[in-house]
Amino acid sequence: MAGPVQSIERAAAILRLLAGGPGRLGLGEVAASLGLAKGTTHGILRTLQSVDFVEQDEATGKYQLGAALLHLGTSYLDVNELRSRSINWTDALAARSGEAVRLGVPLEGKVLIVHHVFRPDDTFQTLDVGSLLPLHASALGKVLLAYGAAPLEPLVEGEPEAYTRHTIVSSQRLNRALAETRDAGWAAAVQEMIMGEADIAAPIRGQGGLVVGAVGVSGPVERICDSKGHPHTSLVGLTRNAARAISRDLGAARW
Amino acid sequence: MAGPVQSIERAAAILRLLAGGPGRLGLGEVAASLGLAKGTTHGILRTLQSVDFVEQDEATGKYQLGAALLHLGTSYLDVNELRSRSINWTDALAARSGEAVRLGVPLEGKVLIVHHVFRPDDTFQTLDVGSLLPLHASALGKVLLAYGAAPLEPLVEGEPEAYTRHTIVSSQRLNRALAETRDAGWAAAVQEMIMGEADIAAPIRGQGGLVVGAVGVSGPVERICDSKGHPHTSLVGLTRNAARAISRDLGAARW
DNA sequence: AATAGCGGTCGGCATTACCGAACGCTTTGG
DNA sequence: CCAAAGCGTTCGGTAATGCCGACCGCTATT
Repeated sequence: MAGPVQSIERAAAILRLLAGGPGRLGLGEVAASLGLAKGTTHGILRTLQSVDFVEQDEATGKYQLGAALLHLGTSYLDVNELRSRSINWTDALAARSGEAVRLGVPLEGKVLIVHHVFRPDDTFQTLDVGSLLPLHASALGKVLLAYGAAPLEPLVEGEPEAYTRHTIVSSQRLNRALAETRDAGWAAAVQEMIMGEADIAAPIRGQGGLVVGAVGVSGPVERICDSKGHPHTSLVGLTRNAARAISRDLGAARW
Repeated sequence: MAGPVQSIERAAAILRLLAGGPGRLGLGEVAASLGLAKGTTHGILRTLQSVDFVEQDEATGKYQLGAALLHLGTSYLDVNELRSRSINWTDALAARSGEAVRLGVPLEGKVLIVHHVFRPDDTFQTLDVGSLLPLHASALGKVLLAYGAAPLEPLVEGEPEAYTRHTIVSSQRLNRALAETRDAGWAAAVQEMIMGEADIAAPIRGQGGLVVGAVGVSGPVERICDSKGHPHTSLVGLTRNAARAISRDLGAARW
């Protein structure tokens, strides 16, 4: 097994860094963050600039992500089989549940939203496609963790971030929640990431039965949960049915 | 001027190839398309896979774009100053004109849509953000060409593609259209890309007065144009005003 | 059952990209 | 107003780096 190409790894690290940071970064900051020499970093950035993966602000000389990435990102959506197969089912789930539907896959210790159907009523909503959710504070993430689609280790080693007072931060409680998820076949997160918001999710399996993603509904806690703070069983049923339908479409015969 | 990093250039070429093709590509096809040895191509692909820029289909071994690109693409939108400064103006333009509004920047001999406001009525529309339009068959593209924001040479050398019978394919007629655009300060494309569709666009200038993008309205030809096939002057006025407002926001003092 | 085509691997060579110091330039502080 | 620190950028030497092409095992064809 030959080694990976370092310059590409470094280029990818730079792009991730630019995506993670708030906005533009200077050459020095990039070099320092990755522990590289300024000259090396400059060469990589110049190359990335020549292929439109990064842009440089004329005035300040700082670097930011480039336009070519936007086209690559939407091209990814076009070829993503999980997304294309699920569109019919997610539309139906949104219509029947009356809630927003989101589809997530694991990426770099987070949940990447690859599809988002707005809640049928016409309230203002922002498109979540392309955003990253935390694994431990979302129903989508818990499902991916529970079924091994996303690695658990990084979370139990470093203390996970507490977004609200309901966020699960102890690895003991997290493990219990994941066991319950495996037991029940679905997960919920009630005000664990944003106060007032809740979501329910169920696993999607591909060929061979491996969990490759998760689908779920999300919305204000008073719509998702009953008076005791438990998710409505009807929403849970609709979500699980949608997840099973998508799995079947993907070729997961029984499950 | 030191040379750019070849492995990164090649990696970018592979990603562009995967984005351009219909879907998955095999290792051999990629290697042949780029004129590289299979071993070299495999090394790059393996590296891109390790950073989630490409994924490999377990069953067939073919490669496709990876999930990380989606997040990078949306992160680009978040930091794009042209887009963020124009949002208020494009919303207003859509509301006043009653038509869909799109914002484009040049990318690789095409127009990349970086923002899209749906037509206010609730007809079904697909989000164009991230798509590429041809320079010579869209109003957005003609504006970018006319003001030097996109290079003209590749188009006049190779015969441009004819999408409909109204598409401008002769470089003579294209040059005349661009001269008229510069003269008038706006451009239109009526059924030049898709029969029944038309759009109007005007240039957006950044600091220093250079054209950095274009904004325009688009829709069915019977809504955009009058009975003689000319764009409604009211829509032209609204579009040019919006473009001027965005330019001012970007720091283009007078123009 | 034979074979052509696929993705993947491995070793040797030389090209490759890395590093660190030096250069203008702008911006900050005195 | 000048000094000086910080920025992005350039440049040459070096050895480590990734490239190449032949080889392997497998699948799917004929």
